[in-house]
Amino acid sequence: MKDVAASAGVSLKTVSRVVNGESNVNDDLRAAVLESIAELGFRRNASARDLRQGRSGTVGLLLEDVADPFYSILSRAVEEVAREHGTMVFAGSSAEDADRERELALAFCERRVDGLIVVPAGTSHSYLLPEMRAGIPVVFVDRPPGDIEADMILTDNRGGSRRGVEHLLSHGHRRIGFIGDAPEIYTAGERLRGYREALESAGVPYSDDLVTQAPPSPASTADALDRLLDGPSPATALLCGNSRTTVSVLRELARRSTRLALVGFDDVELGDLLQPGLTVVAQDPGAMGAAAARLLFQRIAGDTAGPPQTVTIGARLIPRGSGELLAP
Amino acid sequence: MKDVAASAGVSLKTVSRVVNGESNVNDDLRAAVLESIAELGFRRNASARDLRQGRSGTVGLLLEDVADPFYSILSRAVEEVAREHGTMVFAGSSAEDADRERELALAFCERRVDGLIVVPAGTSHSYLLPEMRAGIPVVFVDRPPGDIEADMILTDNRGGSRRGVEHLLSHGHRRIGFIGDAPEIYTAGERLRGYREALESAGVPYSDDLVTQAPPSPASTADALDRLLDGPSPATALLCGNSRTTVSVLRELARRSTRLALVGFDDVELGDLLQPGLTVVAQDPGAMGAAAARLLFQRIAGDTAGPPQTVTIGARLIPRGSGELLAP
DNA sequence: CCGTGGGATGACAACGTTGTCAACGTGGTT
DNA sequence: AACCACGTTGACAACGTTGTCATCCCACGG
Repeated sequence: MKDVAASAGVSLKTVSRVVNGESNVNDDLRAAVLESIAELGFRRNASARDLRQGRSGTVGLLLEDVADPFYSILSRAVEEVAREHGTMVFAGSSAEDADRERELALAFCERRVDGLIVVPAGTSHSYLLPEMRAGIPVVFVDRPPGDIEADMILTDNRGGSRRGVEHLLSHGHRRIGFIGDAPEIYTAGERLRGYREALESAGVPYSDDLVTQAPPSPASTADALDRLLDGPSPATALLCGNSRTTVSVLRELARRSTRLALVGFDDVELGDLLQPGLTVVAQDPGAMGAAAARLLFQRIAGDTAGPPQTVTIGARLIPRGSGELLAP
Repeated sequence: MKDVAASAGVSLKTVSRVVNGESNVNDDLRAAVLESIAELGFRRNASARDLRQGRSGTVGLLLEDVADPFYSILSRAVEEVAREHGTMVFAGSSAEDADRERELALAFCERRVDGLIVVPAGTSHSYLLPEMRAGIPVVFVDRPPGDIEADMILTDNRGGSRRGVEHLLSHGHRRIGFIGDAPEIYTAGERLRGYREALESAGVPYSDDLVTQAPPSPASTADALDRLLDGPSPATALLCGNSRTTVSVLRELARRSTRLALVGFDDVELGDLLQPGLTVVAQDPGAMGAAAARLLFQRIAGDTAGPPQTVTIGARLIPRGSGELLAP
């Protein structure tokens, strides 16, 4: 910038004004400055600007895994909203590891992000309190934070799960299994709760025998299916608590050439092309990302008065065939 | 940092040394400084550090769409390599729009990223020349840049396509269709070339009637299928030039309840669960991202002597059923 | 005893930008 | 003619950090 000023024969400050599009600059000078800028290939240094202004035009996005379709769609939605605000996005994958989450979050803070969107991996987030007090707004998505109060964007997991089970009940099923993630995970708990509620409302007794709670893996899913199907009175329908489990179940069912009424939680690409089509309770990751980003920018803009907000986004049942198989 | 220094009764510089883990600091002082840091909740300001050091510990990643599985896997691979180098990743989606690509790339440069990984959307990239001369290394992925020479990581599109067609030929097919993306797109051209080569090598005449080149959309794909299947001597097999087309074709075939030997370019989640399983020529986006990031960090580390490199990554044929249907 | 070397510590400048404020010139008003 | 208002321009400091260099102290060897 110094060089541009010298080349255009004006002061540093005038170049700064031109670069920032301020209006009160003589047209001739502006033209001269712009010419020098083009000639020298000048580009403003954002570090210096950030340092001076105290904000960075940057937000941090902390996910479990950028490569997971659910999060990558969420991520894109955040990016779009950020773009509207002239802001860039740092994205990082916590890989479901609390230490890594913390490390990334603090690295983002060190970069003085204007705000943080976090899909919590760990169970404690009080480490963010100093940063929040220092003025970095944080919005949590998908799961509530561990031990602090903050803005959240959640899916209506309980309602969605309940709707899925009601759907199966309405097709005559009474022995409905549930295979969900480990009970520590918030969404897994909520989905199980929805499952129980639906059964209770229908007067169908709940049975532990029909429920598995474990981190999803092909092996554990196969075991769970064994338990569900190989007993004296096997399950006739199944609600899968997440998409990884759904996929494992589909593979396992294909291997056994067994049919089972099936509703998956989370949509899956090509679900409509399977035979039968896969009925799912679909979350809306795009809506979640957009809502999180909107709330975050609202906070960044200074709307920090109110108490923490919780926004709940509905989950939609999409019937495609597998959930409509009738009970024998 | 000033506050920490005051609180610990040492100079600014000593705090800086402690924060940066330099060894030549008295243990007592170090302890005092660390205590003050914890007490005050101090966090180093990366903007100031970047400004002073002239590097940012940041790279920019410019993709077509973060939400696309191909790119999101690539993105995650880049993130992992960057992490090994203590570097954060800015990711941006160009949405296949050259202006937006340019805008994002220059915004990254303004942030003084240490390097740039670009999946080219536009056809001209000379706008990056000043930045590259200014010392920002750039690696292109998936497609070559428009009008400059630079490092590239490419898939062996031609070879992969060729292998796919050879696979269909070996199952007795002679009327093999090809539906690919618009010919301006580099990968589309290469894949068509591979298709032609395979036919030529087998002595099967090439016919324009069997080839469609257009941006993928359900409508254009349906049209293309009409042309392929409704003539006097219909195609018995098909190579799809990209996954969006593959999915459209699958939907269309399901609607018509037609069977056709099918090989798709690019893997598709759940391809193994379809009936028949979907045979594909799979790229390896993870390997591409990792290779791009490795090359980039090599350049960042100063290995800037040699000429631009091109790394080609193989594409693997994965038979799952749809490509093994025999010709009638 | 002095001199020398080396490790610890701090003072200071510099990175590139922008906010503040003062200076300047112009044109209009009293 | 004197004055004021206002728009344009520039000098300068400051943002928070780190590299450079000087200083200080201690231990050790001559």
